Amino acid sequence: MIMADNMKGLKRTHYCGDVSEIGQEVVVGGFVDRIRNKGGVIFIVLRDRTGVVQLAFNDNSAPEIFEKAASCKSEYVIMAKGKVIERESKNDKLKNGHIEIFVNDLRILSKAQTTPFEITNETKVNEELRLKYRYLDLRRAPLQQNIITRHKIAKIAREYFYENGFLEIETPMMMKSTPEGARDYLIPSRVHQGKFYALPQSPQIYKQLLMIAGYDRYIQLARCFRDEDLRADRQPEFTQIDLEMSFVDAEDIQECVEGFIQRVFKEVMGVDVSLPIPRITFADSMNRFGSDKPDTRFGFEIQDITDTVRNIDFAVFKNAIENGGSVRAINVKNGAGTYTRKEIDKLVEHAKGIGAKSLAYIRWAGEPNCSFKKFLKDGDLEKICSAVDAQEGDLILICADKTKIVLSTLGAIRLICGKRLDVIDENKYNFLWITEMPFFEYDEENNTWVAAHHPFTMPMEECIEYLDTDPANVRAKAWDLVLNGTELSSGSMRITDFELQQKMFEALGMTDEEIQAKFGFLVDAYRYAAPPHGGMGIGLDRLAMIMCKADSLRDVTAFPKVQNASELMSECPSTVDKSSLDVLGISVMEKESE
RNA sequence: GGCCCGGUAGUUCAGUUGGUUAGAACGCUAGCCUGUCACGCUAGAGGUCGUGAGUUCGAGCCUCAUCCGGGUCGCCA
Repeated sequence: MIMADNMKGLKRTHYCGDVSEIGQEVVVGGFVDRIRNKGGVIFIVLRDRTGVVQLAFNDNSAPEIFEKAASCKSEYVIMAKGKVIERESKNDKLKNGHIEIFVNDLRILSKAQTTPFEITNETKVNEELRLKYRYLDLRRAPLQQNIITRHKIAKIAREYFYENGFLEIETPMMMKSTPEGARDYLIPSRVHQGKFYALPQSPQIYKQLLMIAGYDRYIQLARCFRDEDLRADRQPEFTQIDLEMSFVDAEDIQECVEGFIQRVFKEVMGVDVSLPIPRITFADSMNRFGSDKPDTRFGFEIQDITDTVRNIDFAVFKNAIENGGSVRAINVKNGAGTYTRKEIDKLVEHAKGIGAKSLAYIRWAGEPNCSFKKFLKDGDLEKICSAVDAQEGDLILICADKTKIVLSTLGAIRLICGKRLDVIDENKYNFLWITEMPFFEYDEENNTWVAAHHPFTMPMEECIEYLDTDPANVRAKAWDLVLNGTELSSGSMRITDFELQQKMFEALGMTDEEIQAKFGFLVDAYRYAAPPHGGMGIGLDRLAMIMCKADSLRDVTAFPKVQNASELMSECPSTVDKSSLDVLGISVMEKESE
């Protein structure tokens, strides 16, 4: 076994991607990306995070250097010193394809086993394997570019908010558990057996306390933790660009965040975002798109045809209307009218999965073909078609049910059709503010109204009178920022009035004891006066995902978790020694078998 | 917890109606090659067909269970 070389006497002068000047003496270091050994001449492609550069060896090389070059294998870490020369034959596909380094000193610093998969830009390798060897996957240039882009976003966020008077303040990672909302990750402790800290779902409470404390403008790139099931756009730990501002109203905060959005898109992607970002109310968003995070890059908006079909003797429509529901439709254009029966059945199946009983449809290819034709009288079909502005080639999908179900169904179907018909322009960045979010949500399981946001969210002034009488109609000074169908950011104004806060807690059915136990310190804090304040949390991971055109947060997170919230590389979470549990006073129940 | 998709050399995949020795490409190993650039040529090694049961004379293929991964619904104040 021959010991590896050391780098004594060599000091790196250039990153691979930065080598350009012919005649220069340079020292580079990196990973062996590829070797092309022609027998009498050897080329090694060396890679670092900036790119690649070609090293050349031939019969002018010292024999021991040539030998060493011949012994290099993929992914070895090497350093090379040499002179930048012009290539005999150029490669126009590469940025520095016209030059190479003729090496006069070569060090093999670290040898690599054969990797379980090839480190290439394009990869079809199973993600499970890549995640197990995440440190190898992270060597791939596309992933490195994503991580670098994420860094740029974070850097610009800090610069922008610092320039606008924000102070970066760290809030605790160990905090009081707040059982509302998402499930907490709990932290036991040796000195407090039977008691638990929680990891923050967000620094919400602390940032409000910072406003009470007079810090006026706060920002933090805050790690947040939620013990909920994962999705492509949901990780159990994630990062928010978390901010809070004093002496502002909703529009001031939105304007401030718009400035950041415009800057980050310009500087990272060269994309111009025109301001102000359009605003629509939550109610409008639901009615038009069946979603609180609509993708507005394409049409197919939902249209209410309840009045048009009111007199049609079709039980499905009639029942829905009589039960206080509605009949709504989307007109899927771009040739969807030629969908086969099978394709439509698939959509119907999907609709059923969402909760709708079925979908009615009019497929207009040649003659309009209507799934409920036998219930129609002369002129009915024309009326419906004209109500949704249908033409030949269109597919009209109709849902009749409780309005909530109708909207969510058509919203989901609209998205599927948009994707399937390929009508979404991938280079469009459609931002949208969703305003006037509902204050309460009805909990069907427990038959109670619960806070849709945290209970410190300010209701809209004109809605305060309905707090007790008509919870469904109370709207909040809360808003979301949506980009291309992804919720990027969420914000609200906070209640600073002690009396109003009490009223809110009452409306949520909380007793004084509960309030005191859960939020006593925060409620008390507001007794000592607070400037009007509000803030937002911008999902850094999701922003990075969209800006990298990635399909999953895993592609913009260095060490992500998989669907069951475990990490395949380190295999965490893991069991711990009994002694570690004993010191915490914890015993683990045997998993019940059924 | 529900539904859908996937698991065959190191990797990506193929594998006919259930039938002889499970194939290809890339990678890997060895050899050759003085201008390659996805280098080329020759030879070679490499398989618990995710795991376990079952059906069968015979299972990569059929059945059941189970594990792992992905998507999604529920959930995510």
